[in-house]
Amino acid sequence: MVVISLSQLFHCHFQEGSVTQASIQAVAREAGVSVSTVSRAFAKPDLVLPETRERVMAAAEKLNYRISRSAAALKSGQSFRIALLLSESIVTWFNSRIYAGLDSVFHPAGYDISVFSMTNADERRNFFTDLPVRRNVDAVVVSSFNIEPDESRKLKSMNVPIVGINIPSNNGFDAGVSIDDHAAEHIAVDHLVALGHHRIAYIGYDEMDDRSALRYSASARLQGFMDACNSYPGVTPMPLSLDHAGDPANAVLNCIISASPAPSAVCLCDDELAIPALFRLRQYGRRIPQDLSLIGFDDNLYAPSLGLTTLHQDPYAMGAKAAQKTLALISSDSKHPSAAAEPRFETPQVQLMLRETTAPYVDPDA
Amino acid sequence: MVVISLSQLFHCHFQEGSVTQASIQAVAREAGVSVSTVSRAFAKPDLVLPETRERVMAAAEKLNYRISRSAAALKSGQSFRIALLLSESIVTWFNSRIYAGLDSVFHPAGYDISVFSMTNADERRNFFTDLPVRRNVDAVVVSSFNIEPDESRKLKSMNVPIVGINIPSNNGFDAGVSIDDHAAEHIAVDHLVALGHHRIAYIGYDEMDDRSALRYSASARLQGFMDACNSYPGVTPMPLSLDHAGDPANAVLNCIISASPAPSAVCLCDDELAIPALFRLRQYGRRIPQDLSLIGFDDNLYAPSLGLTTLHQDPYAMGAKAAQKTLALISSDSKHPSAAAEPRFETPQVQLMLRETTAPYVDPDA
DNA sequence: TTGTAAGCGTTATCAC
DNA sequence: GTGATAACGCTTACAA
Repeated sequence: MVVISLSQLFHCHFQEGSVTQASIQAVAREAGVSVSTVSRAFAKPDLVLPETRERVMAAAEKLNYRISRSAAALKSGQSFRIALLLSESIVTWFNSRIYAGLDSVFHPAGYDISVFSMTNADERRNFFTDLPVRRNVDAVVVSSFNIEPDESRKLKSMNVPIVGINIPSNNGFDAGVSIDDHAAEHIAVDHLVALGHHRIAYIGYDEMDDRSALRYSASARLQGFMDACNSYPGVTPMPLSLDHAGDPANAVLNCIISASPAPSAVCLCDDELAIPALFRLRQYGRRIPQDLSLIGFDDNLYAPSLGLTTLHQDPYAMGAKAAQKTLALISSDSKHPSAAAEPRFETPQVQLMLRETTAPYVDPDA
Repeated sequence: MVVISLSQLFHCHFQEGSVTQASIQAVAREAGVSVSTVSRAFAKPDLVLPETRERVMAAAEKLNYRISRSAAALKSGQSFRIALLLSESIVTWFNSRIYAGLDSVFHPAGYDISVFSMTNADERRNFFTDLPVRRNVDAVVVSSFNIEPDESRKLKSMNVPIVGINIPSNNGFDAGVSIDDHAAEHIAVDHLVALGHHRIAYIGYDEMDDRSALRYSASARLQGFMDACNSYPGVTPMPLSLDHAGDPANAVLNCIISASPAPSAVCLCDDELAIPALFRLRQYGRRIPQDLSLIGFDDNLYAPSLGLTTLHQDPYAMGAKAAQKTLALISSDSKHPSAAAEPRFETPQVQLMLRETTAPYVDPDA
């Protein structure tokens, strides 16, 4: 009678590494070194002899070993997790690119991004009351969020770097990357005035319809538009606003048709609004740019091929830059308190992309 | 001389909880219970007396205590991290919605999503060779990825649930949510044929230009189109393809202009292509739908307000559903091997959205 | 229902 | 440059 014990049966399975996940102990044994050496070989490769490192890596490879991020996180006191605060869903043109830009830097550095999107006042209040991220993230990135002073004070209490993207003020932030919405609209108005336009409309969403939206950008753009128009004698700004609900294309059409006197040029708060507007206006016989000039904001996916004149911003680059600043702050936090990547705050340029939706003013009565 | 010790100096700071992060020990002390009770109060609230729980929660609140996710993860053996494999950037219409749908389920459940987007063959090979997620994720979600048999075998070796979204085959997956691209194009063709069209073009990207793209969806759609046309006697399918490079609007325009005989209807592989096409074709005098019918795919953000007739899919819902299946698999894994949410594989319906870019065929010579 | 105590798999502090 | 060992902050048998 042949007796085979369970451990004998399973021995080969364990050897093959397909069932059990090898720990650092096993790798140390396999490589004939101590666990500390294995740890160093992964975390601080230059502290071990190249030859030793090779042996460790070979053993790790053989056993299909990977460092446990949880254990490393626990011991090192970091969580390797970054909180990203959004005031809208991640599916928007802007937010998805911010995420991708952040991830392009954070992911290779071993950090995960935990997204908190607060789309209404309740979610927002709960977040700042509970502060669920406390002690569980190494930094907070706040994007396009019209954060209030006591909210940013609450974040500060977590003692981790707070980095802002397109935020109203640098106050309460350790670093930031924000475009100048106000100045950007000024560029648009300058262009239209240079073309001879003097009745210029601005169309955005009604600011009051949800309090947590990226209200800052919206109001800064409108304000920039107003200030720019008012800096030119004879130019009449016509601020119009839309309900968030309903078909944006129709809303813009109605808005423009019912404006009196009729504007000869329109700045739209973003391309997401400008594109349906361009479409519908042409469909209803308005020639663009001959009868009406149009300027968008963002330079999104469709703007180039539709020939939309618009203000260009690059949220992917902004996200990447913000992530770099964040990592610099995280590492400086522990060692050299002042070695963070300078400058801490940056303002990327917004560029007017001249395409086919603006043209010189022509007097319709002439 | 007054001597004040450091600990005296800092005492009040620690009390206020603003500098040091309280651990579970401190909460236990504050609440007058053991650490296990504190742990249970958070993780398994129904295992402690309501009264005790209250005391614990009050103490935790007072000390600003939050569970350390790293420590909980280490001890429990889970990582509370999900890998999401993408074959394109997360910024696409489809992927950003998949992410948002997954996150809507994973985030509340305490899981983070770690995105791995493989946009070229190198990245893809490295990922499957290294398998950096091994031992560090609780599940893998694969989205719109034309995964190969030996790749899915490698994933299987990790012993965590593998869930697919819009994948070519359920083989190697524990659960999945995929639309039927083939059947969807059949619906589009049925519609056009019913309108009297018989020279119908399909425009997609050249499949060969990057091997890692979501080739499966692309080829399945084309195949569905071909099969559908061929099922109707007298209907001529005209498969055309585009370079990925250059302005899509111009590419589509050229493609259609140079096709001979001229098609009376066109199916486009997605709305991202259909929208610039619609725009440019109208700009160049082609009346749509009178001269040419157009059908897109996706029903994206702009399709409704542009009046684009298109095939509707809902990636957000697919992501949410996939996440639910994933969580079911994770918890069944440890306990009841068969209690996973049934059915494990689902095929959401794709719906034709009839709008304003298709019309009955009119003989141009009549 | 609650407490005691033994780890989970790393990293860090020492020696050597 | 490398090795022994003590944490890190939780969870979970098991005991009470």
